[in-house]
Amino acid sequence: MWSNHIKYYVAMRTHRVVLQWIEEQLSSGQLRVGGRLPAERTLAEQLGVSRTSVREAIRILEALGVVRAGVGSGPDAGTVVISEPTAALGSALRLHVATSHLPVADIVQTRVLLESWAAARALPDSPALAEAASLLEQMEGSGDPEEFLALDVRFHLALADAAGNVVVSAMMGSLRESIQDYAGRLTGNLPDWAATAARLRQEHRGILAAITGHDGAAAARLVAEHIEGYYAEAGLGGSL
Amino acid sequence: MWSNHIKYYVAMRTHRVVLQWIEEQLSSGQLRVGGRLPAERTLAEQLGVSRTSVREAIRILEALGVVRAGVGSGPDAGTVVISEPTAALGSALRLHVATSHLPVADIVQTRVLLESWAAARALPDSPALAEAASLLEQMEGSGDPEEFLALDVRFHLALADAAGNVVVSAMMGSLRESIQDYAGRLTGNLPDWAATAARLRQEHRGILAAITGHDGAAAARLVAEHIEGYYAEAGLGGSL
DNA sequence: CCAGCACTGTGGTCCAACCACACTGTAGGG
DNA sequence: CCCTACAGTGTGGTTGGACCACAGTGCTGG
Repeated sequence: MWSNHIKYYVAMRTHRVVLQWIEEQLSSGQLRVGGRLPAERTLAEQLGVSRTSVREAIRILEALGVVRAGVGSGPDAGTVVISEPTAALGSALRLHVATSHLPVADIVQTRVLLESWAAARALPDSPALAEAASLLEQMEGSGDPEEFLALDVRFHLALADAAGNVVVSAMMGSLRESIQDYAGRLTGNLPDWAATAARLRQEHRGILAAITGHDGAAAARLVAEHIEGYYAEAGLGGSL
Repeated sequence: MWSNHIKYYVAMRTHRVVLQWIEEQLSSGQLRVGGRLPAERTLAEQLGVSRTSVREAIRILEALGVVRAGVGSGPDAGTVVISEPTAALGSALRLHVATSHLPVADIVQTRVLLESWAAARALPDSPALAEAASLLEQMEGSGDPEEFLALDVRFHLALADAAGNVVVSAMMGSLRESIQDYAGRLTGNLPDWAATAARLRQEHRGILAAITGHDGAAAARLVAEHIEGYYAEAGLGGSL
């Protein structure tokens, strides 16, 4: 056991020490969202490691959406604790898609799963639905595919938020983000963008109506058809 | 637009250059899982950045489960491309749980959602189910809570794998990993571990039987009850 | 024949210095 | 008296160089 104990420390790369310290500060509540980490140089001295190692740890936390580093002085400066799981999960998924080890079809399928659930569980009086309705109006006058898709993303995220499960919302957002480029390229496959956009708008209204009408089952079905229909039309078809 | 163009490059921290280069190599297929990155010093020279920046990028990719760095020589040395999304998502979720921005109740609820779906969709002739059955046998003779829980994790992961959606499997695993410590602490709340373990074993057998008996709906229901029942008994109760 | 050792190339760590940035306080002119 | 301009200070960002531990490779001497 002694050797294990030693090995435990020996095997731990230096930046892990920093990560562990910060995670413990977070768990114990000494460090909260909005709080600031000690300055890199200070932290390095406190933990008895080099600034390089501190920076590597901070880079990791930044990639995981846990902190944000800002130069200069003032309120936006320094390394401050944030909480943006979506960005972290999104870039991780995107990279793994790039390695061809996460099929796009599986991502779409998972998205259907999460969104159907969210639609079925959405609270009809959630403020997120008001935002969704507002986004629908903006989409009415949007002819540019890029702008339309951006609004579409926010609409679907609003629906997910209406279910009140932040984990589902975060995963939904990250799935969407990871295939955003992919979805954008798909618009080129569409024979008639204006017609497709019109159909999507109509389906959006139907989904929202089902939710506000307390018909969760119908909302879930409509969402699933909505997503699968789009990808089928745009060319992912066979692999669904 | 000129200023935007400039700003684009100016605002990009150096390690981002490296990340972008590597991601492009992955997307274009020049770098595949199992392949090796150029040595840090070489890459630094190629991209015209310092080795420090290269290392920061590699640290991020390591945290995201995209690469693994090994010292020394030989096949296990160097920085090699892997694909372990589960580890990445798991640590990200764990950290965000630590910041109290991801409620454990939401994680459990999401886990129920994903596992129910997987149980309903599991292919009865999947090899993963054979492993699940083998794990069940090992759990029969396991009296130690820690060992039991470790096998339990693998059992549930095997069930998820049987559905054939790697994204769902990865998310399942990461959810489980993010609350592993939490679940371990919960065993202390149980009045009678032996009785609980016996019940869990029985429920596991029921779930597996439902899947192999082509009754996906029943399997999904049993899984949901299984998970929710455990957390309810162990003390998360009210928040579910 | 092979045991042992020097060599080589890998990541791991640290240090010292410099830069860009953004706010703060002060000194100077109006 | 105000307010402009500037030096000061503390933050992260980046670099080059140095040294270490590690694990194969290949030579060298017994």
